[in-house]
Order: sequence, then C-alpha cells, then structure tokens
Amino acid sequence: MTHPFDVYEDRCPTRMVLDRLADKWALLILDRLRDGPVRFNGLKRDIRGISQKMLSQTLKRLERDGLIGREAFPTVPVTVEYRLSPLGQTLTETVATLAHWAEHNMPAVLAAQAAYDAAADGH
Amino acid sequence: MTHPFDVYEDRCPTRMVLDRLADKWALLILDRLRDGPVRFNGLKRDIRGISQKMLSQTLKRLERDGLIGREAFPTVPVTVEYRLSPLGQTLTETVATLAHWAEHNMPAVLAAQAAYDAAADGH
DNA sequence: CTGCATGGTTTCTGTTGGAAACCTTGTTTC
DNA sequence: GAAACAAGGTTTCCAACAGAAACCATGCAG
Repeated sequence: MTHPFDVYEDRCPTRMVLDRLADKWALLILDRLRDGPVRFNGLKRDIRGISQKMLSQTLKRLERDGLIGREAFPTVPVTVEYRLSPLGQTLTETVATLAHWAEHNMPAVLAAQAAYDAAADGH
Repeated sequence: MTHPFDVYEDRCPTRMVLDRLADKWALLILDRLRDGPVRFNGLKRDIRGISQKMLSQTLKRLERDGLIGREAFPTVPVTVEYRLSPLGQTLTETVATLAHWAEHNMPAVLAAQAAYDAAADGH
C-alpha cells in the first residue's frame, strides 16, 4: 500500500512540509511542547536565542499545518497557550530523537570537524 | 549519566549541529545515501530541485561534521562517491522517519491548512 | 498619567538560497 | 586540431529570508 507522495520530487507538496519540519526553531518548539502546553513567553524564555518574530512566525506556520493548537484566555494581560495537536504528537518521538542526537554526539562531531580542519591546513 | 550539552541553550555547540541537521537538503542527502554510496551527479539527479551549489556546499558541511565520507577515483572524468560514515549511519533511521513522515501525513497537513485558511477568510 | 506585563507586528539590515554561467581535465567527434 | 561533451565543482548576481531592535494594543496597579 503506497502513497502518491515522494519527498525526492520537486513540486511535491511533501517538500513544503519537509521544509517546515527541517527548521531549527520548529524542531525546538515541537520538542519543547512535548510535556504539555506552554505559553508564548515561556517558549521565548526556554528556547534561548529565538526572536519574537521567528517565534510567532514559526508558531503560526505550525498551527496552520495542524501540528500545534493555540488557545487564548481572556485574562489580563491575555494568556496564550500552545500545545501539540494529535497530529503533532505523532511526530514528537522522532523530533526528540533528532534534537537530542546532537547533544549525545557532539564530541564525535567536534572531533570530526577538528580533524577535517587540520587536514585542510596541511592542504 | 548526563552529557553537558543542551540544545535549548544558545551558544551551545549542539545548536550548530542541529542547524545542519535541520536542513531540507541535508536530510534528503542523508536519506538518499541510506542504501549505499552515490555519486555527485547521482544525488543531483535524484534530489529534484537541488542546485549544484547547494549540493556541493551541503556535502562539504556533512563531510566536515563527520556524517558522510567522500572518495574520489582517478578515472576520467573524475568520479566522486559519497557515502554515510559510521556516525552518519547512527542517524539514518531517525532521518528517514522524519523525511517520510511528510509523505505519509500529507493529507492531514493539507486538510489542516485548508481548514486554517477557510477560518481566516471568515475572519 | 506613568509604568509594567503579555503577546505580538514592523522596520531595517546582513546573511543566505537559488539560477545561471563559467571552469578544469581529458576524450571522442568532425 | 577545433569543437563538443562529461564529471564535479566554483563564481556571480539578485531576491528572499533571518535576526535585532523598536514599536504597539490592552488593561490594571501605583
């Protein structure tokens, strides 16, 4: 049972989706939402280095793609909560694996970079 | 046994690595190399829409990070083969899952987008 | 009426991505 | 022997995008 989509094809809509997924901020946001709803400024605080613009932009795209849900509470000041949608939850394990692979394999990557750069010096 | 790295921290080197991994072309290349070495023009042919510049640039970065290996054969014209390194192989399953999630979940994403846009029209 | 808090948007600028042209080495074609 | 081609790139140029910083709306507290 095959599906009609192919990421290797240009013009295939999956490319658009892969584009969204293959994004530093999107991955970090999805990973951060893994254990429950988080508010706008919570995400901004936890994900060091993200700008408000990129955060709101990325959240909007993730919401449009149906990966997260947004809920605003009429408190004052307004409170906005973001949470994974059921669809988004089907991604979390993979995203978490990818996000944390970097943490676990840093030493190997740093060593590879050092070796590569050293070899380049000796041209 | 914890590691000293944290993707949520700005300035943490894992961010650099996540940046590389969170890249459309890098993911497609890694996925394409899953079942054996492929040559430059082979990748260019299979991964529709990638430019030579982005292909060579991305390959260089992946090689520097130790995820892939490059081997040039003195044929004429020169033949260059790229293949996953052992480190790169530890990633393939995750990368493949992510790359193909898009294929499997396109209908849901498209439906979500349509619903979102329809709701936005009724403002 | 000044200040602060949340959750944004706008503006400006430097970096990046993509399209297309060019380069190098060596071989076959005319 | 000049032209064309093939692999694997690099360079150039322009449009799109990311990030920093400033701004904005609402509403309550002092």
